Amino acid sequence: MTLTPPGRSPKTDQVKCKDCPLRRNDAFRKFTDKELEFVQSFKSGELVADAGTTIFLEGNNSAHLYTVLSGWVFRYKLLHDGRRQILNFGLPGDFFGLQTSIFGEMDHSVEALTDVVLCVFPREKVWQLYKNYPELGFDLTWLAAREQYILDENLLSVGRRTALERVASVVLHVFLRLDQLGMARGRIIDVPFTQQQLADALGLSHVHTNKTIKKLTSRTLIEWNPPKLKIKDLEGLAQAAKDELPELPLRPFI
Amino acid sequence: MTLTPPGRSPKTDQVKCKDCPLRRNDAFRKFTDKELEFVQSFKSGELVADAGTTIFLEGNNSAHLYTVLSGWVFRYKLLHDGRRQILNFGLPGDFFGLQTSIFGEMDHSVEALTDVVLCVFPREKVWQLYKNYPELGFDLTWLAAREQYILDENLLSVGRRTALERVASVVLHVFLRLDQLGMARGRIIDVPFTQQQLADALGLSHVHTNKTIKKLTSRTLIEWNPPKLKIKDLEGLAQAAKDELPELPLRPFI
DNA sequence: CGCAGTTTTGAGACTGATCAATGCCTGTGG
DNA sequence: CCACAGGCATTGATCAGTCTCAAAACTGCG
Repeated sequence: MTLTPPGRSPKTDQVKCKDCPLRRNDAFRKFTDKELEFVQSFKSGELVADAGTTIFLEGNNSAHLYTVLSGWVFRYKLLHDGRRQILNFGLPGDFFGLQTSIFGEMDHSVEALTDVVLCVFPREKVWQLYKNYPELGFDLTWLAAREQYILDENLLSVGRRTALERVASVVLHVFLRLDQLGMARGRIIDVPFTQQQLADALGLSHVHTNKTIKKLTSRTLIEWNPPKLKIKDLEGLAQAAKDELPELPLRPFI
Repeated sequence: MTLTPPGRSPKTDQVKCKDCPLRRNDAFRKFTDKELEFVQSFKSGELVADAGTTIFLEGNNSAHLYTVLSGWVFRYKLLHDGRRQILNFGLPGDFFGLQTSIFGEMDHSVEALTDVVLCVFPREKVWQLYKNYPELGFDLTWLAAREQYILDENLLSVGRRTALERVASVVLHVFLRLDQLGMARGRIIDVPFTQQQLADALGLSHVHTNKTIKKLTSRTLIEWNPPKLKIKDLEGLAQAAKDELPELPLRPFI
């Protein structure tokens, strides 16, 4: 984990919020200049981390909040004997780390799934945000509600869907999220996770996950040649997932 | 579902926020008079509902936010063929309905588990709350983060715990939440849900849930004579759940 | 007393887990 | 340029936890 990787001088190379490439994405709501200025002052730096790096661990009290600028992270929880449940994946524009600033201690861990760049916000300033920029405070709640929506969906999957439905469901949702970010090339996306990691997100064993992927492939719903994943039949996939195609709303990001 | 049940005149009998019995509970943070005054003006009324009543349904846009004053509710999602996953239980002081005010449409349903009284807040006023009472805006985010914490825990259970661990885990957490509210009499609590409902929260069949409860009973960890549940060995229960006994933090409520 | 909704029990079926190999790809060093 | 190591993916065989089906026993209530 390095703050300034070789070939990247500290500070100078950091993305200015007003120039943030994510802002250009239609998926995000437009900010006023004043808001942008504040977010810029809120941002204390960037964290550049290699794939596999632990961003923070359950039980620790990370003093920061993070927005994913590029790359993927994932949130997870462990049982003492090593069983792992991946709670959600974090993509560009996603926000995490709220619980520390609220409970003083993390109740889950976060790891970089790919090489990532994260915007870092110090938690001491969160209060200023609420006080001086109620719109942004509202956005924070918005993001928390969105995370809740995703967790609700995951809980439904893991609790009540069969293996086939589950795999179809995540693949579908991951595709839709990437598509909204403009990170899909037509029906093709890059999925950086291993089957083991997918299994941990689904509450399945990696062996059975593999066999289930094969089944989806043989039904010509998807084609998966790591890391490329092609959706061959979006509607069929949704049906296999026992899911509808949801509308993704315009969202804020900090 | 009635707004004013027989024997209770409209308005006059409603609980004044400053006299709210929940406020007396040490589990909640103290509010200033000004905050109390705002919350009072925010509150548009009370909803009294019988057990089994649907408070709102997925897909609808309920225009309101709710705080549970007394009784239990539960949030759930359905698959088209009727499979149901209960996402969380709502106890006195718990808050729900945020997603509508944020996404304009509910992505889950809520039902009264027991007879309940709910405080109703109109969503048009949420913005005022953020603008004029940033502390309360922060509290709203706090509550969202707390819900997320519970969902994370549930997802870990449903995804990675065995049936025995799962049952032990919810029983434990429900006990702790009730205890914090002062609703436990020593190690005895009233649990209003049926085994079917518990099963739907755990992602298990009701038959297997029943057999698992028996197993916990035979290990003298609990004693369950609906609706009374006695925790006979709190530490042993936590061990069976592969869980630690968490500290529940002081919390706000709206 | 009888009904309706729960809880409880038993038996058999099946989904998904575990165990164990084998194959495959990529990067590394000789 | 080839050999090898370390991750991953893949496959087959067996096992076990949980589900489904079905029926009986309870409980609270009208």
